Amino acid sequence: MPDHPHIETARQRLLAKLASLAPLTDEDRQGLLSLPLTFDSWSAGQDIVCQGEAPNVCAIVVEGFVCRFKLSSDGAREILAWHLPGDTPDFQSLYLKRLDHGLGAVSDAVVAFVQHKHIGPLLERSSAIRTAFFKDVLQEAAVYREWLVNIGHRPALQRMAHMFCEIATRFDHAGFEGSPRYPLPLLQADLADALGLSGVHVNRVLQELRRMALVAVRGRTLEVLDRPGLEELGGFDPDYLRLV
Amino acid sequence: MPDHPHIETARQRLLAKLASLAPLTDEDRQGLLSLPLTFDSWSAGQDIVCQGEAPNVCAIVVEGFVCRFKLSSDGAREILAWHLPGDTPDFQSLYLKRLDHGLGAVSDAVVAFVQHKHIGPLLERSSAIRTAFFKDVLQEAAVYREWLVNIGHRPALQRMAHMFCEIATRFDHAGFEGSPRYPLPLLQADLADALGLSGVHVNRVLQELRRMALVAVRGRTLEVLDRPGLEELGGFDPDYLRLV
DNA sequence: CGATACGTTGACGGAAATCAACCCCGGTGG
DNA sequence: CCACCGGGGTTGATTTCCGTCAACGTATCG
Repeated sequence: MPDHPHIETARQRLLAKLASLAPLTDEDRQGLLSLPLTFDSWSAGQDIVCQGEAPNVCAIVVEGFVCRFKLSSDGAREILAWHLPGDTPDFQSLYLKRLDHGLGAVSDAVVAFVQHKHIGPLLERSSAIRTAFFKDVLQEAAVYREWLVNIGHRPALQRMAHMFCEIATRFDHAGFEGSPRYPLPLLQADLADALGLSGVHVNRVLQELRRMALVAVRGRTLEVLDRPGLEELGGFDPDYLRLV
Repeated sequence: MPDHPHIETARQRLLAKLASLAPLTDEDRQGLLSLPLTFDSWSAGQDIVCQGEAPNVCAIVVEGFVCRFKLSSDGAREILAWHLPGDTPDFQSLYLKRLDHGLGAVSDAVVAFVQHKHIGPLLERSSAIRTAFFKDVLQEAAVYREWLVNIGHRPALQRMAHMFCEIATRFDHAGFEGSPRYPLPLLQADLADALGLSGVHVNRVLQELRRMALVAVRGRTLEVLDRPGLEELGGFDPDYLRLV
């Protein structure tokens, strides 16, 4: 089979992610670059990995918006995290017997997979890669903590402001610096599931944020009109995104 | 200085926790048992570790109820997790530059500490201990995910039912099997901070649960009168507590 | 052109926050 | 011994936020 068009992107993204978490040796890089990858494309709304499965691969988001979600007993979907291109949402699956959550494509998305059996040896050999994996998982836990504060304590307007700040900041870190316009290829219903609000209320809060001249969400983009104002409103402190 | 009265308890708890996560060799056990521990006692309401600190120790809960919390910008306290005796809430601090959260004594508590510098060499030598640490962190992340569902999606009555189920189940796993009465040495205000509710509302919901003959919370104990009913109401599925 | 999916708007109701008393009980000190 | 105090729990009245329901608008697509 011919190489997937995204294969170079995927390798570079994996390398960049891990290198940002721990200093890699040349041998580490070599090992990572030679990992066999498979690819899949998903259209918006599809499940990439299902809740309850016994995982045997790790995912790397190459293109598009991916979410981690959990289905509650009454069938509702709670979105637990966003995963942007370059994220590796799945290192934890190495040690999970079965998944308590799923990964879903929020927009059309391209995802690469590495089999667990190829990662194990790498981890045994390299303490830097072990450290990077550990930190990646810790970083995600820090985001969960902040979301708990956000959903547990803040009213809808501030809650949404905070979420937009997080998305903007994460894109900034990923190289979108300078631009106040970010991709936001998701439905109001997705936002609702992530914020613990109803779809109708998301709509109204979105209008209020617009009326306050803080953001403009239209089409598939988020335009931040007043970043300081938005951060102030959301009580946003970006520290939790740069913890490790 | 003479040995602390709890030193044996603390060592055994640490060993038991790690052994439950990965098979330890004799050498692993030896190394863990010879870790230098220090101890501190805290009275209810005190902060054990403060948000913003650069950590250099890991904590082991020996006696009492400990919580992980985060202070939001408006000064409110969101409780993110409970830590019962035997929990090791702090392995993650090994890799965090600074803490995004604090640890607080909810009841009077005894906590043991291990210095990071003593843990590093152990981790380098033993892959089982590395695995156990990793799994401990993953397990905690799974609890965050469930709390996000709980706070994001469930109304107050079900939310509190779910939390009581979690506490009961975790005590069961820790050896309280058979007893429907569990220690619950916390204030209604603590419950409120953990559930994202007001103190007043916690009080009313507590009465409703009692009226429904599901639980009786009095003094410092939680008596579960109807465990199946409580789990049904809370939509509780204990899987997330036994994921690794 | 209708069908469908998504967004928008208004009316209404209910869950939970807030505010403010008040109670209960254990501790403390005169 | 009793008075006082303070922390925590309880209760009621009121308000606010947000969910639900239902209708309608609008864009895209086959």
